[in-house]
Amino acid sequence: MRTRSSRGALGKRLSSSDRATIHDVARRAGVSIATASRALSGRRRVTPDVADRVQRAAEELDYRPNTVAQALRGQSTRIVGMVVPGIGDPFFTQIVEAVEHDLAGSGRELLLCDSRHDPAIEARRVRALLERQVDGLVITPCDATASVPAVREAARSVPTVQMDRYVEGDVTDWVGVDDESGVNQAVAHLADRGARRVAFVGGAPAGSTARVRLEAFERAVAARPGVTVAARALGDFSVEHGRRAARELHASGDLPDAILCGNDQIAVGLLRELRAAGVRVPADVSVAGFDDIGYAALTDPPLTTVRQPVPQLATEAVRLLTAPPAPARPPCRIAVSPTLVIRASTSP
Amino acid sequence: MRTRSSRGALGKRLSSSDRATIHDVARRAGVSIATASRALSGRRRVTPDVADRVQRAAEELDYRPNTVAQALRGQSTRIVGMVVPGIGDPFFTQIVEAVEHDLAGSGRELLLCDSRHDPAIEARRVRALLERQVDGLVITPCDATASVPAVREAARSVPTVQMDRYVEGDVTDWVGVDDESGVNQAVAHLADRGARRVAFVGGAPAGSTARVRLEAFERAVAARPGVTVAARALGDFSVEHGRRAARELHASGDLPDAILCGNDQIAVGLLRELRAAGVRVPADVSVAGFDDIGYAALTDPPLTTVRQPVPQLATEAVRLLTAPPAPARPPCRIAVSPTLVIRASTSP
DNA sequence: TTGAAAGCGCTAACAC
DNA sequence: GTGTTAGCGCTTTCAA
Repeated sequence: MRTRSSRGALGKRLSSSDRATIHDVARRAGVSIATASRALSGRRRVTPDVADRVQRAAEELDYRPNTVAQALRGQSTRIVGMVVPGIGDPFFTQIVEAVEHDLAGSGRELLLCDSRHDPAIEARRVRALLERQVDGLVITPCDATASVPAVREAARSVPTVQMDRYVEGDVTDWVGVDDESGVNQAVAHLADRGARRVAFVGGAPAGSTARVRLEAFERAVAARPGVTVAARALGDFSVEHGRRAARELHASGDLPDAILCGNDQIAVGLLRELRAAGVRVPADVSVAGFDDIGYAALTDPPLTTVRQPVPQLATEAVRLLTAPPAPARPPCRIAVSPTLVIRASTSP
Repeated sequence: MRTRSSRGALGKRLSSSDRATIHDVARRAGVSIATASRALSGRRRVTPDVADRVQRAAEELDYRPNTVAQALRGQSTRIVGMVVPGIGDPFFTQIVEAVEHDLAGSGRELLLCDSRHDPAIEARRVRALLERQVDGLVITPCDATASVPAVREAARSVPTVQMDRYVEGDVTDWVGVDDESGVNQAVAHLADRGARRVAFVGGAPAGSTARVRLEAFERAVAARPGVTVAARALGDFSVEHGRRAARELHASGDLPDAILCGNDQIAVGLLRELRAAGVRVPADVSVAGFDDIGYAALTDPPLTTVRQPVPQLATEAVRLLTAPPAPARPPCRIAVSPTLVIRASTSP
């Protein structure tokens, strides 16, 4: 009468959540729990007759393995943790969706955390995930420097891959797009359409993508004779920042020929505000974004943008998480090439 | 030499993920593991001096409790499972974000699953969550009838709350908005603005919200003399469905005065396509949505819509999950009143 | 092939 | 107030 279930067998079942354990299955099948375990897992040969009996007993009792116990015993939870700066950002949403899908395909689950763009919260969430013995961690560190300790700590105890953004130093594997290439394609496109004075509205360079895209922008413009930087507006990767930048640009009375945005959220806000101000896109000014979130095709005019191959990024990340932990293998960086999607916001 | 950590103490530490256990802390502090546990948890009085020593030992060893072991022992994982039809849908994204936030506030984590609008996948995900001994489950069942078994199974073994959609029968608690009220407000508003012929573009009534909103629409129109149903287009809650409906409506050459959409995604697609076809909103036709997702304020024209108080819904859901399991308390239904947000898509 | 038993890391009786 | 000990449910030696 040791287990909760045998209490149930006495007719004193306290609640329906009193589930059958492997003990119950073994008893019912008339074998030891070891044999029951072997039969159920199929990882070891068992007499066919015995296997059948165990199988049937399990079904009759509606047996469900307790994965918590399996995890404690087997040192693997089959849970992967994920920390993103903001679940609500459509780009991160896409990534979360893709990672969850890939994990589900291999019987793993996703423990999702939102750091709310705050390194302190992020550090706490990472710690909580580690205490939960996650098998791996996917993180988009919100700050290139302030997030270093959290990422380091994660990497010390569990396979960790940074996605999209990364922290300073070669701390862990990283998967993302080649921002330089993406920005280059966008600037080349804008220049080809005749833009001479190009503005950049992006994120403040606390996160790596914000910085890298800005720098790539500067280089891309500098590399093109006749093209100059009309303005830079740095804030966060939000719709609101886009709106603000649009108002300022418009108020300055000196619109550039084209505006490249650090991400689509910014571009969406910018487009909205430009329209409200009566500025015509692309006639008066061309606008391009970065990410290709779902809504990019729905703005008016539809947004030209640099598409991130999200499913591929997710697959690479999950693959790295599972990769054989080659002893002291140096961190790798996988930069997938993005493609420019040309829509009406940059062409008549 | 029983624990992995004592292996480490022998200098044979195999990997840095060889974490200190409570045994190590106890040994270092010179107390028993029970005392260490008590000191660390603070749930029982301990001599101040001893408490200090344990605390220090824990810090020095960088001790982290193993929550898997705590869960196995304590019958609580502090993990809540969540299953939604589609992570990518902005409305569900908002809900996930809000639930995650509320859970984090009470030291719990969110195990997120996407059923991809498929009852079979949904059932598998629910089962996986139950095997993981989640403390509770929040689910938006994709189908009012096909999802019944999965929801029932969940409810049998763990506190479960349905959010937004629900299945037939009083199976579990439910939290959502009062769809009837929301649709009524929208129809009243459209009628007030002079609409006589009103169309409905919504979801096929497999999910509960789709059905309820459609029925509420029929009733609301019927209750208003002079107002009639111009058309019904039922599909899924997607942008694409909205686009398709707009094309059909336009091709029919007989536009209604106003269109109420089953959700904002549909409305966004509809607005896009109407604009492409040269139909003016709201001059030629008014359009209203449901949910008030972030982009509703960013469409052109901005979308009038029924706002769901997402943070409140999430808070209620989390509260119900934690509510004392009054024995055989009948399931409750919490229907929060939504508010109509009037924007330019229905008024000049 | 099968069973007995150890033990994953932790908490809570139960003694002292 | 502190230590000893019995498990939580499972998998995997190690013997038989």
